[in-house]
Amino acid sequence: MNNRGTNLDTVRRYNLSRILGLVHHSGAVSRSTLTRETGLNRSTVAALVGELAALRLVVEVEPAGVRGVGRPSPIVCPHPDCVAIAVNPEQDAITVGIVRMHGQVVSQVRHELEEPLGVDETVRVTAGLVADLRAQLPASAVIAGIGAAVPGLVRMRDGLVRLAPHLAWVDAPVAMLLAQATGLPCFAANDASLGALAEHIFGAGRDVNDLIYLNGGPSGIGGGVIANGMPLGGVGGYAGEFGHNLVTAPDGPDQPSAGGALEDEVNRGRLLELLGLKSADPVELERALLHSDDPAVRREVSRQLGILSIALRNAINVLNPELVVLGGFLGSIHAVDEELLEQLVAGQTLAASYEDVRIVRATLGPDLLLIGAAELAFEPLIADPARVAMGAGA
Amino acid sequence: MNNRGTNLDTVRRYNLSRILGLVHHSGAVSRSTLTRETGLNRSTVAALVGELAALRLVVEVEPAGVRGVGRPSPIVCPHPDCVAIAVNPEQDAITVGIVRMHGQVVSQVRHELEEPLGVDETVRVTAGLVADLRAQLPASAVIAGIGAAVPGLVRMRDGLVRLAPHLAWVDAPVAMLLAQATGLPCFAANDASLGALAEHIFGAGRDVNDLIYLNGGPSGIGGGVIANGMPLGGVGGYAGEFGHNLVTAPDGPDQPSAGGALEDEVNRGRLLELLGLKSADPVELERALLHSDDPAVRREVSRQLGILSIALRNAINVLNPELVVLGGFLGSIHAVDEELLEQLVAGQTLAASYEDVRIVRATLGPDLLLIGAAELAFEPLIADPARVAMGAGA
DNA sequence: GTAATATGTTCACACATCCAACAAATCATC
DNA sequence: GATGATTTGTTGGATGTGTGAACATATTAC
Repeated sequence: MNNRGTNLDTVRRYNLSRILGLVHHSGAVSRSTLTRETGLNRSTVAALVGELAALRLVVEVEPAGVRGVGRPSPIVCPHPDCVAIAVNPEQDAITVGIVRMHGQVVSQVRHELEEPLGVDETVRVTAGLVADLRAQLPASAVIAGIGAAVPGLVRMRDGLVRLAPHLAWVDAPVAMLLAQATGLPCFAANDASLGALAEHIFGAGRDVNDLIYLNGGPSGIGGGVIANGMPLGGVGGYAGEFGHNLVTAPDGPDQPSAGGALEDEVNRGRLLELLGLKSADPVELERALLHSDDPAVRREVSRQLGILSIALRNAINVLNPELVVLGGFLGSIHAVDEELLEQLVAGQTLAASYEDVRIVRATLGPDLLLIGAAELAFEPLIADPARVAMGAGA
Repeated sequence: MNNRGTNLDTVRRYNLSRILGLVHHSGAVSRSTLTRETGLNRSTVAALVGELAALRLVVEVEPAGVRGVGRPSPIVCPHPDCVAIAVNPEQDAITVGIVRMHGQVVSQVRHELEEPLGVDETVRVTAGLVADLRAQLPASAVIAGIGAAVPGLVRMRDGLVRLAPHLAWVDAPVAMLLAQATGLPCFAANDASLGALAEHIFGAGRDVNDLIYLNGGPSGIGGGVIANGMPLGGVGGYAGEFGHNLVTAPDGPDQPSAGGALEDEVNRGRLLELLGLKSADPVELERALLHSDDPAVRREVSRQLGILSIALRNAINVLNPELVVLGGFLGSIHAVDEELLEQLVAGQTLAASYEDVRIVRATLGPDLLLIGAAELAFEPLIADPARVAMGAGA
């Protein structure tokens, strides 16, 4: 039944979870800090940390730097052999990585593709890559599981990909197939939702409980929402599809109104075209944008920021976030003219909602999706360390 | 410190909370059902219910109806003397009510106004009404506190009304002033957000963890969101302001695109005008709408449903709710042509998001806001029955 | 009536956290 | 460089929670 936090056993599990969660979040915490943060007794923390160490989830190391009077407290770190495997199938490549707790990507392989693969082929290739990576791990390693960041609508409950247009997948049970192929617990979710989660835990949105993440990728605009400190998935887990929202700039002197989906109006292709670029490299695009003095380019950037501000207006009114995190080329066009977007948003949102919100760009860089995907696998482990680690070990 | 669910004391408090929460939600539960639902032991439930009864929060009554073999289990009900006071200041009246747990409005007074009052006057009048109502209560009554549903942007943290245009309030500390005037703990929130909460707990959204509530009132469109089974407030608590979203119908043969805020386009005034009505009575409006065969009225209803469908499209894409609840005149125009809205939304949202969502009208009727406001006061009591009830009693 | 069933009641028990006392390791001071 | 102050680790007993088995009780089924 649903006995959560009811009996003594559950208390212990919950406390284990809290401590492992703090270690995961901080990367390295002294036992005395854990005592302070959890409010638990010194002796209790010692026992719990001992149990986590016995499960090979954390290690205690001698305090290195000197930090004040009193007996030095041992530093608790994620166990280097406790990892998750992150998978990111894309149009042009499959990336698989090994990720430690605290979002540390230890190693990764990128398997380039001529053309997007079907689900079965993708699973076959991925399973091979996973096997290669597992061979590098010590036999005693604890593998929390596999998390997949998929560019499409993913039913989080069971990791069924309902629709991934750029992979041409429909109702593809990736999580189930991956689990069969590897024997590991598998989870899948939308890539942008996982980006939001990663930025929330380790990136620009640390300690922010209400944020919107918007990512501009080659194939469109994806997004994710963190509300009340938790990922907002919705019933199916499809939440965060900002790209398909209908937005229209209000009529202006030189900007006639035109309605369309956000990702049709705010679009990387239009920028590349005006810049005369063929490459899809995000770094190159940003450099070109920042250095261009072509008025047509500036005008297009302003137009796109204008449309984006409408989408943000609506999202901010509804969600009242503390932070908007922009990733991909949205971060780039924001960087071209930071003040413009601020002003546009300020002019449209309710004063009370606006005064709390900051707009920043994503900070996690290229590892973002692997970190987010790994989070999927770590989440159940952290929620109940003792139960999961028992079944997981290698 | 943040010791939540860590030690033994917290376990008991949490279990008390769960049981009181179930009683609040169900209205009347047998002890054996509580045992099943909580997963706790019979003896534990007996002890916990006994403690709640001693705090005068619940009463145990003899099982009336016969329900099967075995020894009958006592029925646990909310204590009739445990109440919250709900306040709803509006443009034309101040309503104050006494509400029991399980959303039972016991009594209410409506104080009509010539013109909207300022904050201080409102608090003075309200305090008087509260005093009158308290006089009707037995001396032993437990008053959880006062909850206020305010038509405006309310900072939930401290119950500061940032902006209530129709009351002409700016930065009005209602909760604080009411607390001073009555000596009771006071809370305030946006009216539509509380409507969403009430519909979630007791109305159309029972057992639905992800829903959107949209209310069409005389002064505009308000809304609220429940996500992950919790009210989505955002940082400040201003979330749910769907009314100010910019929406545009896509260009169509007979419907040229026009951008505007949702509440300007979908508007009760336009309907009243076409119907030739002056009254603002919701029941009368609905009857007129349903019986009118004026093509201009039908056209306007269709137009408003079209615009509403855009707003819903965007909201559904972002929030992937299980349910959309329509209150006020939005429920009325929906009732005129249920299929149209369904079709429009179906045509615009992603298939995966659409298949989970149902659109229904609100079910709680006129008591909605009082029930929602009372919830504000009950919430802390239910979260920690022992602590709050000790300090609250009269 | 008697058996079966489900639940209330009682009390010994298990066990997670707390607490107090002591030990250990660092810093500050003379 | 020794001493005291401070902080934290360690240990073993105290506290109080939920559990579970045995018994009592009230209803239904036959």
